[in-house]
Amino acid sequence: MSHSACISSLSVDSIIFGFDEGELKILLIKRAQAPEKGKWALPGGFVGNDENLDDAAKSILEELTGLSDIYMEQLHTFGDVKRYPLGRVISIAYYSLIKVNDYNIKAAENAKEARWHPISKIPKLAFDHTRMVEMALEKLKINVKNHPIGFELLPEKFTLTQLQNLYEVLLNTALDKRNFRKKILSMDLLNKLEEYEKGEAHRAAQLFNFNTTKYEQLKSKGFVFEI
Amino acid sequence: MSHSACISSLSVDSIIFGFDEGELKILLIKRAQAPEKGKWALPGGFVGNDENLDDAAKSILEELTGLSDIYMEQLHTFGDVKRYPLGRVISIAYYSLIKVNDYNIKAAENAKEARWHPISKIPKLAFDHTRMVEMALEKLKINVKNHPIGFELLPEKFTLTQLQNLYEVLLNTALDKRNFRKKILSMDLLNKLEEYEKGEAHRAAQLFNFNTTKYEQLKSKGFVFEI
DNA sequence: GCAAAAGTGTTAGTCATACACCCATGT
DNA sequence: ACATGGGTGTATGACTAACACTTTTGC
Repeated sequence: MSHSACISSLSVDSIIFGFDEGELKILLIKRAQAPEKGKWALPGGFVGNDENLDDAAKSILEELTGLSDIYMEQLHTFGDVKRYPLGRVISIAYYSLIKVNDYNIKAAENAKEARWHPISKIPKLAFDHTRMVEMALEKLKINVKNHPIGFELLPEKFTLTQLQNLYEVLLNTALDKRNFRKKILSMDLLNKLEEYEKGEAHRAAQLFNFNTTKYEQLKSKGFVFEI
Repeated sequence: MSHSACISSLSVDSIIFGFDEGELKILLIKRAQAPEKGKWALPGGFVGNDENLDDAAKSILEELTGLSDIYMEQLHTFGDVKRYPLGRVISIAYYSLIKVNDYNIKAAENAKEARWHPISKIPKLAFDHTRMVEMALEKLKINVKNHPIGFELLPEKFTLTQLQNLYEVLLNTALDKRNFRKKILSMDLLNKLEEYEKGEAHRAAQLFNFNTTKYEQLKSKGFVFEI
C-alpha cells in the first residue's frame, strides 16, 4: 500500500430538488464561514473517517429538512485539484427529491439560512457548485423519462393536473391532457382515492396516490416506466 | 475548514470492456501484492495529490493498454469504511470501452498479468470489485440503448452483422435482421465503405464505419440515438 | 350565471413487428 | 454443387398524436 498516505479530505454536497408553485426548485444555504463566506452554496459537509458516504449524505439531508426516507442518489464525484481553495477536497455529490409540503413543517424549527431557489433563478454559487447543479438537472431530466421519480416531488395525494404540470416542467414541453391521462392511467400505477381537492373556484379534482408496491412488482417482471 | 484534516486516501479503478469472439469481456489483472495478493482485480491505482480524477483514470488505462482517446465515464464512487482492509480508501470507479483489436497490438509489450475475462465467467474479485463490475454492466446496458456506444467496442470498420451481434449480446435479446438494418441505416449515421470483408466462406459483407461528426451534428439539433 | 379548471373518445397517421427467399463467395 | 452467411420488401397490428366540448364547483 505504498501510495496510501493521506492525501485529501472528503465531503458530500447535496442537490435537493423540490417542486412548488409550479416550479422546480433547489435548496441552497448561505455560507456562514470562509471560504466563500456569504455566497450561496449547496448544503454539504465533511465526511467523518468512520462514516459511509451514503450515511453522510443522508444525515446532511436530515439535519437540514428533518426528513428521512427520501429518494437519494449518488450523482458524481468532483475532484479537481483546485476546486476548493484551501487544499484538496474531493466532493461526492448526491441528489435528492423531496416533497416541499412535508419539508415546510420542519423548516421553521431550523435556524439555518436555507432557501428554495427556482432553478431558473439560481445565483452564482460557491466553488464548483454551479456545475454540480447543472449535472443534477441533466440527470434528473434523463431519469424522469424512465423512472417514476416525479411522484417523489409531489405530495402524497395529488391530482392528474398537478402531475402533468410537473412533467411539463421537467420535460420542458407541453403535453396533451387527454393523451397524458390515457398513458399514465393505462400503466395502472395510480390509486384513485375516494377524495377530491377542496377549496378551488372550479370543479373539484380527483386525488390519486402512487402505488409503490405495484410498481415494484411490475418492475421485477420487466416492466419499464416510460413517460 | 474545521473538518479538513486528512482523512482518507483516494484511488481509481477501471472497468474496461471489450467485445471479442462474440462475447463481452472485461480486462482484469492479477494482484502482485498484498492485500488480496494473487486475486483477480480491476486495474486501478492511487490518485496523486495533484492529479485530477479523470487524468488518473486515463493514465491507468493508457499504462495498461497503450491506448488514449478512449470512451470513458465516471461510474460511481465506493467509499464504505471497510471496503479496503488496510485503512480507509475511497475509490472512484470509471468504465471504458475499447476496441480489442487495437489493444492486442500493445498487449504483448506489457509485462503485467492482464487478461480478458468473458463477463459470464468472472472469477471472484478482490475488495468490492465484483459490485463495481455489476454496476458497470447495468450502466452499460442502460446506456447502450440511447447512446451510440456500441461502436466504441467494434473495430473501425465493421459489418452490420457484427453490429447486430454486439447489440444482441448487450441487450440480451435476439433481433430481427431486416428490422435491425432498416432501423440502423435509417438513422443515417453509418458510412457505407467501398470495401468488403474478406476471407470468409460465404458472400463478402459490406463494411461500414460510424460517422461521429454527423452524430454530433444531429445530437446538437435534438436527435437522440435509440436502438 | 359566469369563470375556471376537470373530465372524457375518436380518428388518422406513423412506427414496430413478423416473416422467407435469392445471392455471392469459398471449399 | 453445396454450405454459409449476406442481403432485401411487404403487410398487419400497435401505438402516438391531434383535436373540442360538456361538467362541476365557487364566487
